[in-house]
Amino acid sequence: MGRSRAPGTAARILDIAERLVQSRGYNAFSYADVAHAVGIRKASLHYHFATKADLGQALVARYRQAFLESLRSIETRLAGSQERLQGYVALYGAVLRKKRMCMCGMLATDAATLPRPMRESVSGFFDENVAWLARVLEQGRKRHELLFPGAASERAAFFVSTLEGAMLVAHGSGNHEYFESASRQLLATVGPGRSKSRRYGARRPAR
Amino acid sequence: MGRSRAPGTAARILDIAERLVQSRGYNAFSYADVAHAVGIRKASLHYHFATKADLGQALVARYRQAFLESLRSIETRLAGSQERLQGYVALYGAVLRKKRMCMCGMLATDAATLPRPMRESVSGFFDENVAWLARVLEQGRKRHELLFPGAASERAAFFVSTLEGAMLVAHGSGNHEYFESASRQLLATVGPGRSKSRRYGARRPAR
DNA sequence: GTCTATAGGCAGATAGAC
DNA sequence: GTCTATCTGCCTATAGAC
Repeated sequence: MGRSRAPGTAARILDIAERLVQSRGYNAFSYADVAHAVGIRKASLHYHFATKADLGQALVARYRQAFLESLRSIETRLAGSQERLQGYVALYGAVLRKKRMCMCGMLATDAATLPRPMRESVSGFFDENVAWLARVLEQGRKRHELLFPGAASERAAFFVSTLEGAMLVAHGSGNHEYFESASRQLLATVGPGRSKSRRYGARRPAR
Repeated sequence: MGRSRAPGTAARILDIAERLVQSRGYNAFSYADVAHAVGIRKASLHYHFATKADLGQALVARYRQAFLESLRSIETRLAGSQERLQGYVALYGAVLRKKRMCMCGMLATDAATLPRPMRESVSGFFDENVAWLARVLEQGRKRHELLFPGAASERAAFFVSTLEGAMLVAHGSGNHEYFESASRQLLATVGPGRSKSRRYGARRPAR
């Protein structure tokens, strides 16, 4: 596979650059920033990633792959449809808690200035997420663990939109309550609920 | 008021810069870009806006004010709660159709690199939107034109999150269907609906 | 693989003439 | 108000020594 040994300089570069992209955006980080944080010189970065565009592509490709692995992990660890959706939402929450945005949400605003392969990877990320969610949603509905009208793929796109947006607003305003609140309401839209009232606002104290 | 005369150079600068920020982001536009589009030299821009931060602040202040005026216009033109919410959604749709993002959604991703006054204006924008929506939602519920559980302010934040996110994903992927679909489903969450099915997927052919 | 040195360009900003 | 000229600094990227 060609992936082994210690932390590996290339991987450390990707880790640092990932953090910078997710917190500042693609156009607001430089090779100088990365080099400083990694502890090598700017020029050495070019040995690992010839151009910034190459680094960017590697970044989003790795992110996409890691996210897919997280989705598989959710299906392995959690059997219930509600739990799987909660796990999905928690993925976003964990990113936000690190004071980061979803990398592809970040790159979505930078789309007009991105090299085409990166733009296509960003689209691919969203579509993959929708596809995974649509499967979970459809299966949940069949099993009567979830209840919602319309196509599962539409509801899946709704999930992605709401979570990306809640993260965006929470990140931009510094008010994470935007995210917590939106997550709860979002999950309530597919709950096999008593239809009205209840369901979110749950929030039992962790004991 | 100090505002009169023809198009005014300052206003033209703001128009150009606004378009650039909404399509490329704060860190991806330069005084050179603006100067070229306006038809004057870079140095002349500094006469109107001493620094890029000054220009940025003016940009978001004006955007915020214009948006508030649009909200007031909706209340003047439309009496029904459903119609007002549809009008609100249409505001976002119109921006997206111009291949732009909401300015404050754009700036939300750039937050970490923004001068503090700009960041605070971005927060203020979101909060203003939530406040306006909460009023419309609460009034609609009282009048039985809308039906939804929980606090109106929570549902208002949910609206903002979903619309910003749908716009973000649609912009980043070039697939506007993300936005159309999310809008329909969002409005359906407050419809005094027959509870299940129906309501979105409406889309009667324009005749 | 990492370094020093440097190229070439663009960024935001200023001085001063007109 | 707008111009030319210029400054300083950072950007991405390359050459070539170690």
